[in-house]
Amino acid sequence: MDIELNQVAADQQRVAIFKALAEPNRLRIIRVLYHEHREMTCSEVGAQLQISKSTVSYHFKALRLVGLTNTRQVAQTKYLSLQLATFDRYLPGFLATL
Amino acid sequence: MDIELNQVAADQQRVAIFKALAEPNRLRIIRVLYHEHREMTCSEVGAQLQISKSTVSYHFKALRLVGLTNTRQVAQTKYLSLQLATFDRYLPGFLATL
DNA sequence: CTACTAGTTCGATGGCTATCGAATCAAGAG
DNA sequence: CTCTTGATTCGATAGCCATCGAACTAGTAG
Repeated sequence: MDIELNQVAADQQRVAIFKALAEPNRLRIIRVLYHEHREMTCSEVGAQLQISKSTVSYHFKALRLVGLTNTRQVAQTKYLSLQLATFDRYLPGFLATL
Repeated sequence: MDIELNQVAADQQRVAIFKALAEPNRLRIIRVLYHEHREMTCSEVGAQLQISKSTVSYHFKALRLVGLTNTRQVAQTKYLSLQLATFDRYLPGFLATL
């Protein structure tokens, strides 16, 4: 197991996570999920942030791909929630600053 | 003092910080500054990361503008170091994960 | 079956940004 | 003064990305 290769891989993950959080709407989604600590659907987020549902779907995918959120599907509705393990690993203490 | 306006301002700062960190070369600069906990010059960084000095200067400026680093000038040489207060405020615990 | 609801995907577009070399500047060295 | 060194700025370029509407899928209600 090469330590330097792990370093590179971890860095790629860090960069991906920072990119995901470097967008106002995604950051607002994270805050709502954290503060109201509940799940949200695409429709709810779209209504609250005043952006189209296709854009919301795009942001949901971006957050999920880097492991910051996970999705629970009930019928045709998908509920988004925070993946706390990822925050603990890469950004410990960050959520509490929101 | 309007709480919501503070929220918006803090979010803009957060997004700016995440953008600054969402770039592989800048992240490497941060790690070197942290792990070897010393100051570095543009020339040193350019030699170590194999990028042109104009690009290094560009990254230094990006990091400084969002308050992640500060600069100490000695003659015509500028030394970069971490602004730990900013990390503590917006990303407590992050540096220790590097 | 039809209509509605929740999401995804696609194509296009406008804007941002990382990168470089060249030009410039300031400060010492000789 | 001239040359070198460390750094900034500028202009250009290429690539990425947030946004939207439209088209599509799938599940549910009437």
